[in-house]
Amino acid sequence: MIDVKLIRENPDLVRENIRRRNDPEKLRILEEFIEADRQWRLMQTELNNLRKKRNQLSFEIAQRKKAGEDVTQLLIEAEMLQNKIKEMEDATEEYRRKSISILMRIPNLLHESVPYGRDENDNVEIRRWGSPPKFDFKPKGHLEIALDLGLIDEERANKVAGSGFYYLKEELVLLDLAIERFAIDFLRERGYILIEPPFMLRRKPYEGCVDLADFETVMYKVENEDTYLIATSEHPIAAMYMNEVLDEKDLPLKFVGISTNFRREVGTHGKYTKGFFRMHQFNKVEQFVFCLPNQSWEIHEELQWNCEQMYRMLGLHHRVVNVCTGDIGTIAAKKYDTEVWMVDGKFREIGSNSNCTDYQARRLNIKYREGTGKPPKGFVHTLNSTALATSRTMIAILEHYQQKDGSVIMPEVLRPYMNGIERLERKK
RNA sequence: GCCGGGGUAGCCUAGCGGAUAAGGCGCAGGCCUUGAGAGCCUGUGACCCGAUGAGGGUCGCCUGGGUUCGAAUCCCAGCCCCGGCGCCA
Repeated sequence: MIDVKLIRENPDLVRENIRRRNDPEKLRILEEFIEADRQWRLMQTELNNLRKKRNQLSFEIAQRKKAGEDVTQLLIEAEMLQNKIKEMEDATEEYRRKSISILMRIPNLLHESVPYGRDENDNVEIRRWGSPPKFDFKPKGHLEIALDLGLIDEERANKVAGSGFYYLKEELVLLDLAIERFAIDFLRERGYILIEPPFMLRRKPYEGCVDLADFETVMYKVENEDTYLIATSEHPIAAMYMNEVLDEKDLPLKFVGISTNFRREVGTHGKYTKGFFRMHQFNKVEQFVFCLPNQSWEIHEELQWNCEQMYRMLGLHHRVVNVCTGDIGTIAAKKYDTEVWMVDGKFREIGSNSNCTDYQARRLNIKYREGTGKPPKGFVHTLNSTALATSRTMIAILEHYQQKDGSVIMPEVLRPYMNGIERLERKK
């Protein structure tokens, strides 16, 4: 969430920033909040005054009782006052809840370098690497390739788990693991701390991590328990330091997280859903950073450069876009999407990299201090970025490296992680 | 899952129905000192009103309910931590 004080003290600045998102609904939410907040503060002041009276009265009752005086009249008065306070408390609490729930829906402030635009078509390409692979045959899509190689079983997965699931087999499983190991080693060499988080989270920490609308469309809830399957390791890693104050000397804290991710993918009709592109379950290596406010923009570029280097090492034709104001999500101040070339000639998102500034940290209440024993100075900044999502990376590898005979050559950097396998071939 | 013990400010600890949560450590400021240290003094959670002032007020003792004129303190439910028993890959 964004800083309430900023809205109170400088509403025009916030208004102007949100206007750039091309979303009148968000502006309306802001105005709604300003009014609810004004109302709440009035009620809060009145409530405080009533409570003050109660405290005075209580003190008086205690004094008179001690002195052995009759307090009947005062008790009647106190009861009436108490009823009034109860009413006022309920009303104030209702307003507080209301204004917080509105506040949570106000998006993060956008960085000035975010390009203005309406939707994904207005995202601005800032880099492109490589060139489309050339084939002297009609290239196949990844799903067909994997089926022909006998390395997946789609039908049986659908039978037992529904659509959006696959049994991966043999070398394809090794490839999945190899991609993870490659990314892990790459990032550990650069000082990132490897972490495997819990794959489930309670609702409270989860609310700190995501846009509330996501709960319905992406999260799987565990029945009869207050837990949700994680949609990405970003979430448990972000929540790890909930309600804590980090020491400045420990920052930046850089993590490489691995997890399986679970997504319901409700309402994705019309989106590209072929094969491994949009599954209910997939593995991903993630970069996550907690840092000081003045470090986050530099680190945002570092995270981006990390994944671009990996795609180069894998030899995958890709481009990077600066996601425009109309397409960026609620919590990011700036976002890069990396898009990889796919066999139908289109670039599709393979990973994204967001600087959430203090938006996520404020919700999760993660602060920093300047030294031991010193009071909290402010909220940390958080960044999350895909390192490699194995499913989409496998799509790209299968499609880039397919051969006329149906086999697929493995990128050299992955071979050490695959027992030296150089090529995926159909077995007899 | 069952039986004990516990959860108080950045940390450690007291209070266990009568306002303002005691003390220590750490941290910040001041006095003293050529400087540092020691010693002494003051401050050290969130929120609201107020002018980003002076000042005033409310809340805060794991979370949520309840009892009471009044709850850190009593009652109920839940979460977490530490022991012991059971079950288990």
